Amino acid sequence: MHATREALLGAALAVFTEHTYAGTAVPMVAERAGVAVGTIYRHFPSKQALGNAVYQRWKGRLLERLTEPTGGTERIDPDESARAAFGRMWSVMHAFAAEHPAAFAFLEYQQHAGYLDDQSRQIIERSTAFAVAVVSRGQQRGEIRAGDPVVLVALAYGAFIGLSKAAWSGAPVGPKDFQDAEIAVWDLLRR
Amino acid sequence: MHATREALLGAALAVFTEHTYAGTAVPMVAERAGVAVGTIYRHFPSKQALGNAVYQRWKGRLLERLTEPTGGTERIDPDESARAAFGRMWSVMHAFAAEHPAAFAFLEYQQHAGYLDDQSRQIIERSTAFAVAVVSRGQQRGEIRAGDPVVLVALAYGAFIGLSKAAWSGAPVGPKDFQDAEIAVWDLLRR
Amino acid sequence: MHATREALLGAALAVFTEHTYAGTAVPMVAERAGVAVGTIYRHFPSKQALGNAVYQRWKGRLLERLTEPTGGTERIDPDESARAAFGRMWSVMHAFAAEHPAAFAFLEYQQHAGYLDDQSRQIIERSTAFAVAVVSRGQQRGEIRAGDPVVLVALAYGAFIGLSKAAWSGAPVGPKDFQDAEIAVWDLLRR
Amino acid sequence: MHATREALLGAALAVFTEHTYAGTAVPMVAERAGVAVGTIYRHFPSKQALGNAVYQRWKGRLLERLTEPTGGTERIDPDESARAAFGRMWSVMHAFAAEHPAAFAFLEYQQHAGYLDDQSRQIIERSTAFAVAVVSRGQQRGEIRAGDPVVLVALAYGAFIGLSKAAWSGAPVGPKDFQDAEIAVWDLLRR
DNA sequence: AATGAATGAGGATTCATTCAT
DNA sequence: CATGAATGAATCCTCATTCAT
Repeated sequence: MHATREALLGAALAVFTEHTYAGTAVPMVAERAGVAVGTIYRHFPSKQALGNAVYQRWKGRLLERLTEPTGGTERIDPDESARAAFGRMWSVMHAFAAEHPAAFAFLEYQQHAGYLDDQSRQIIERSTAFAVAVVSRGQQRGEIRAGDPVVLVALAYGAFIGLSKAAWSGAPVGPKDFQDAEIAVWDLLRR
Repeated sequence: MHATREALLGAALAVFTEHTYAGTAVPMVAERAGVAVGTIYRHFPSKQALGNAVYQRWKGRLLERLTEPTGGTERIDPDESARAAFGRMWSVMHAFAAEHPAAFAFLEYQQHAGYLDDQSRQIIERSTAFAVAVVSRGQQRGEIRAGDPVVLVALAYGAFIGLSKAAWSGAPVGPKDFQDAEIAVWDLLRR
Repeated sequence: MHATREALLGAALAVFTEHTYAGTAVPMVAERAGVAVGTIYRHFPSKQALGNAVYQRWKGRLLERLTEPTGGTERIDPDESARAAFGRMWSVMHAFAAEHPAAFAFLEYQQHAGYLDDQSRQIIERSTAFAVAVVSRGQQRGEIRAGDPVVLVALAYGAFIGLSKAAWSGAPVGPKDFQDAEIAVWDLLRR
Repeated sequence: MHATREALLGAALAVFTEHTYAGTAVPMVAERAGVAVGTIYRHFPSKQALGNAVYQRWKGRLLERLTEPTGGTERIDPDESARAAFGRMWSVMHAFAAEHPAAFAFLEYQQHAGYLDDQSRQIIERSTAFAVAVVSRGQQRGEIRAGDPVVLVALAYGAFIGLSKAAWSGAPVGPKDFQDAEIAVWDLLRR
């Protein structure tokens, strides 16, 4: 239902990814979605709201998938080893980035500070918090090296973004490379 | 005057970093630089030219510093171990990001595809090529793990960006963290 | 709406006539038409396009009326005497200039070289070609004096413009004067 | 003397002729003259003043040459036949337009209403008045046809402008054509 | 006198948003 | 719900003019 809304969110993601939020004009979204400009404003009160809707949809989905196996409550499975947790998260990230490359590009290769609202920022915080919790737990288990978990998350997540961006930019990066990378990044994390 | 051009480049960096290239209006740059709008156009033919000037200045300086010890010819010292080369590059990156945080943020946390010209793109290519060459050589020396060097560079550079971005976003990341991170990232790279 | 387009073409003619194409700012047209500036750009892609639309509309209408009696195909009635053809054309010109003085002033008292497009130039060529053909035929019939028909057309059309311009400038020139002038200009043309 | 002033008047004529007064930017004049923009303002207080200086120079010179033989007082030689007077004026016009085609184009193919000052307008009036006086006298002598002399002047001067414009636009119009035209235009004027 | 950098109002054009249909 | 014409503020850029050198 709300096929128009869906079309709009899809079109917006596409043009935001290509031109940046600030760099896209509302008529560009309308044209891409095949609707009139005015129609956008029946579904979203403003360009900013549309931007946040797109951001929340995808950042939220990514978070969901990352936290899914533990029931979506964003709690960590206490029995899972850090190695397994990392492997699972890496797979989820890879699957997400492979299935929705534009969405991942939009989320992670751009700067959103200028227009995100509280709700969007909350999802970011929850995402970081989850990753930090996983790393902390891994440290408690003695599987992950010592140090500020925020730093380790930043490094590991940054490494994943770096690889995805290279793939997105046209570098010949295949699934095998992502597997190898997983091992390398685990070496970055592990004790 | 030359001083005006400097002031403009400085102001443009500040405003572009904060608001994105597409998100900054030319008058914002003028105001920040303390000059009239028209003055900008005596020094740069267009907003796009100004954007490229800023980009080239900083990406170029970073490249220079990365390649400096070998004489600025962007050639690799054949006697240097991969470990040492990596350590030196990490230090340069860290020093650069610490001395010019806004410049690094502008360069690496944003998407520039929409307005960069050939010259700017060339600097990007040379930067990547240099890093790839360093990694390749490390692999030949048996110091760095096997795999596509492009992938390893993407991971390692991505990790550095991730950490810097965390620091820039306000996370309490100190010099010690960068040192620890250097070791962790070397573990990502090393055989 | 279509009415807005008409209002714009009317306002543009008025302002262009008074201030010259280059001398009129787009907001002047908007104000004269009673619409917002942005509205102009929903109907014409640029000031230049608006200028050409105005030019083509009026130069085209004049050409139409000049060539009308022979069916709009811009062909010359082979049975009409040159004297009659000239008289008819003079009347048409006079009627046109009397009914649309601003349009004639815009068309003929100004220089348009800087902004006219191919289509506009084509109408000019067709107008000249038609007049030249009429004169040539008159020469073949032995009614019009020898000499380059282009020259004769330039002289006769120039004379008409001169008279109209005088009238437009406020000189007390009435219909009787145009009738007398017709006879005088025929004396310029006739054998 | 005042070589710069001369260069400026020459450059201004050239660009005004090509682009129209309203269509030329002051820097274009400076560049054409090979001086800095600021220099213009040491010689002319404003663009408008420059425009009027150019206009007055050339319209004034044309008037001078037209009235010259009678001593520059713009009085008519009472002994000269109208035919001779017309022939002389036609020659002067032709010589002027041939020697200074750009000047004639600037003066007569454009609309100047928007920026001319009183002094410029005065020269126009004197030019018209002189031509009207010549025609009036020709009518008194019974050499020129009856009718408002203003109308006859408008027709004859218009015819000359028409022919010059054709030549200026690239039509192959030679001195012979101007001679033939003189005869034709005299047929327009003569009783 | 000459320069040309600087100015900021004004020019053409685009944009986010509204609203009558 | 959808439309797309209309709006006018805001955008990028240019212009006539000034002034320190």
